[in-house]
Amino acid sequence: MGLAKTEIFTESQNEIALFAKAFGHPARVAILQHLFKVDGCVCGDIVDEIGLAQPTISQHLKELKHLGLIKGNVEGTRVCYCIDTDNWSKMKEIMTQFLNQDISETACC
Amino acid sequence: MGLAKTEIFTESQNEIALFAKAFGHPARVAILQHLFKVDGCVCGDIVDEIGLAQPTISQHLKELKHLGLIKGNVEGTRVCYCIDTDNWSKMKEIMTQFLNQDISETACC
DNA sequence: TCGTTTAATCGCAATGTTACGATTAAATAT
DNA sequence: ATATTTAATCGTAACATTGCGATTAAACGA
Repeated sequence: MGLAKTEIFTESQNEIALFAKAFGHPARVAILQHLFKVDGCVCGDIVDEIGLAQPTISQHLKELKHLGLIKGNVEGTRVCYCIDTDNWSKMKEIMTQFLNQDISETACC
Repeated sequence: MGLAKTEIFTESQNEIALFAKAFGHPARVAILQHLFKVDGCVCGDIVDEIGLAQPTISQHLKELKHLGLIKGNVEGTRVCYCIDTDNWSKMKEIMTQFLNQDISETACC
């Protein structure tokens, strides 16, 4: 049918999937890396930085904002975006825990 | 147009996005968690473990295998799956580095 | 050999994602 | 007030993902 059956999975599994989805597009990866690199807030020049049209970038920013990974402040005619460090930390904790699962011995049969 | 413009992003950005995509569905998260939990190889009972139809699980396994995160060994009429620990470690390194970007001070404007 | 078991593949319907031109909205500048 | 700048939203086309019934393929057992 095309829609993920989220109801049969745990809260945690769905949360991991949602965060992962946010990183599942190179444009969003690039936007986040840019926000980190600038080390503060970026006012307006994100469209020039990434090579996509303005509405496209706006859509990606909306998704990241909706997930709480970035914040946007209106500054005159521009909007300044930055990483939401609190939420980023929480997300990092969840994802790191998932990635750090480990195996004692993995001799596949 | 509906297809990601991978050509305008770096190799690294695309790689992060590809791995993240793999975790972008709760079924694949659940499959991986199960393989870790069992701590070895799982022969056949993945479909019973997750609540999805056999062709659907097979498709998810195919994606994970294609990315190199799991291995599958034919064992009679069954197929045994397990985590590919070498590739998992490499992926973990890449994803951890992305998640661990940090900011000195993040007073948003 | 023939049925049984198990997983992969095919085909398709429903839904989601990506991208962007056109437009709108909001703040500023003249 | 009007023009300008900048970002959000709308609408839509192209493509991708998800899910599963039906079928096929491969190995095993009787």
